[in-house]
Amino acid sequence: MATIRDVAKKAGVAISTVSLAMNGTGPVSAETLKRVLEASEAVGYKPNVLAQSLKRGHSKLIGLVLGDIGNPFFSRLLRVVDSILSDTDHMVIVVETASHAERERATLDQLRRHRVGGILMAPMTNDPNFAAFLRKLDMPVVLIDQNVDGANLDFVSSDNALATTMLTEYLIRMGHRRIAFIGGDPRQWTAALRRQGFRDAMAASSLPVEPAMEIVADFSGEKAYDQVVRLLSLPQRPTALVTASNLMALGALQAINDLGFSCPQEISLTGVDDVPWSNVLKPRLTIAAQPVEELARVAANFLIERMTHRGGVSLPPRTHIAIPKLVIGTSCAPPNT
Amino acid sequence: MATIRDVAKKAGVAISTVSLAMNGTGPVSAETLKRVLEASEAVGYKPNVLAQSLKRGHSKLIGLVLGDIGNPFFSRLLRVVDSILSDTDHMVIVVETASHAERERATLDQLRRHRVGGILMAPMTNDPNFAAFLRKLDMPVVLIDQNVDGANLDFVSSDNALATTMLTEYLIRMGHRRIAFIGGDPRQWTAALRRQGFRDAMAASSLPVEPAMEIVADFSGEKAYDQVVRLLSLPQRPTALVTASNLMALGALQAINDLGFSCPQEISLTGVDDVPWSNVLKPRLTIAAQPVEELARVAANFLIERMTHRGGVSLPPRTHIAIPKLVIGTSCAPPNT
DNA sequence: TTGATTGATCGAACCGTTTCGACTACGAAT
DNA sequence: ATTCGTAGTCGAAACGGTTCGATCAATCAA
Repeated sequence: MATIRDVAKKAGVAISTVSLAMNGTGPVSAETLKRVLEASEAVGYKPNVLAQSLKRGHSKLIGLVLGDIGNPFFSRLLRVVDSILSDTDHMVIVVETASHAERERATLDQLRRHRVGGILMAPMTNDPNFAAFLRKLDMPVVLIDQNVDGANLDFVSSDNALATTMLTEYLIRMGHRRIAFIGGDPRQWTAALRRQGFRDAMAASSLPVEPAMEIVADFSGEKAYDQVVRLLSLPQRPTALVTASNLMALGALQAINDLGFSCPQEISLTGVDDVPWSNVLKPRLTIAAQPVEELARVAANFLIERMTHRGGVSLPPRTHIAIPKLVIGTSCAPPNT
Repeated sequence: MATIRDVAKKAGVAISTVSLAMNGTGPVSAETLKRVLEASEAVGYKPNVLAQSLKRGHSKLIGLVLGDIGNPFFSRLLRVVDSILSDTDHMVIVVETASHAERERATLDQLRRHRVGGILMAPMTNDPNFAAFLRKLDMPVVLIDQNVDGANLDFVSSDNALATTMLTEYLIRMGHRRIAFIGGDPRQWTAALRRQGFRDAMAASSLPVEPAMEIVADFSGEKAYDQVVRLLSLPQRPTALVTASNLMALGALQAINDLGFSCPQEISLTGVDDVPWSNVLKPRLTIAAQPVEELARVAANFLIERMTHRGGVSLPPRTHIAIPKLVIGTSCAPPNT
């Protein structure tokens, strides 16, 4: 691999001059510039990013820490982030923490050792210890989707409470009264808010929320499937379901199908977050879609600002909350009583 | 950020001794080891990976170059690769080339500047120039899914011809004779093989393949949708469809639905490659599933071997072809004539 | 007693850049 | 004529590690 020394020797100038010439920093005569460029071309010089980064103090890599890459929400996020950051010559290191809390800290430590320029993270844990850990990290970090109380970092998300409120109100307007909610672990930021949004909507219409109708699963599909099977076997089963994620909605739909119920005739189903190719699903799900592109864009830009502005780490944290969009499908119908 | 110097000073030993102690390379007395470890802990020392990599000549990062992160095939691949490589302390840089041929070269160049330890790639292009480019790269590279003729690199894929042959034979056994094939650009390795597998199966049963029944789209869903709409509007429309990818199958299904046909009663549908949550799709697709986990695992291990063995770059290239699995769904039925 | 071996430690060179301060020439200002 | 500013170039010092060879004391064989 040709180094800057080879170029310097070939061009008959000092190493520093090559650096000045190639980066356009510092004055270089047209003559030397030409010679350097030719020499560089001749020896096939490619700057060693490692050396550049070492000198600079940090690399032009950014870490993207996600819980579940299989979730289309996150893979779409990755795509947009990757595309935006490539414009500023950054590359993205992706790590899946598989919802393991301890892996999150280890991952962040590892990224720090790598001296990444910044971190984009959808945290899974939300406890004070982790918040302290994040604060001590002392590098540009932007949180997406899930916040960490007390971390005091940039945060980008959609209005999670509004999402379930929209769905619940939609079902109520349609005539449903026995509505069940299948949510995630309420210790998670978004899970708690989505449950709250459901409760608020029910309360606003003076509808009771029986404990049996408010179920804790996780954002994956499997657990939701089991819970919905249980739910639909109750003597007093709900007429409509609000699920807290896309994968849960799919799990619920499968449970409905497998038990021989029909959706939407017997059970109405709604969910948060888009499902790819939802249009080939039958029925098409009625969902509160998060504007993933917007979230990714804003988050990436927050991060870029923090990385480029000197002292950007200590800028006051900003928050961006996007508004979800109700997408009406064919998975809801008035209750048939 | 504490450096090795800080540790050395705190422990009262030489820099080199700290290095020896921390890495377990070279003999260190129990006494010094203890002092170094304590000092390291006290100052909060985290080795600078950039410096280590610079010295070593390459980083412990590997590049994963994919055409389309949104495709579940690739996101599953990413997940497995990420998990396997993290065991050897590697991290993964993900780049989406969005099927842009020129972006592939640029991306590879960029990864080379970053001195990544190796590259895992699902190439989109397959031409002699690109093969030459890959050969000149002179670093550990493993190709997944799509091969590049003449590149002479490790290659991991499933038997693409067998996949469509299985599907076509299945349809033929069911009684279908007018079977259409919707494939990708045959300049792509897998697309060509999948078409070949279809042709072979048809020929083996002495069934004719009319040009109108063999359609070129791309692996995305949109184009397949358009083409299927056209196909089903023909006076002599096919009774069964073999699509060459998961996204295409979904696009085809949507087209069938939108035109008011019923699947499988009027049109049978099959596809290559799994669709996540295919079990909630109605009908459930009959597909030839690629063993993604196996592909990812083998590819990652090929790469690890090449990276760890010294001179691994010049090892003779290996090939691993996995066998796809026919997964029967409810999207096929005998033709109703 | 001497020479060889070994364990523990150290200093210095090196990886490939960037960048700071110094130096030279040369035209402009005084 | 002398000073000043500046364009152009250079050498050397970083950045933060690893590693090679040297040093030195202690152990051991002859």
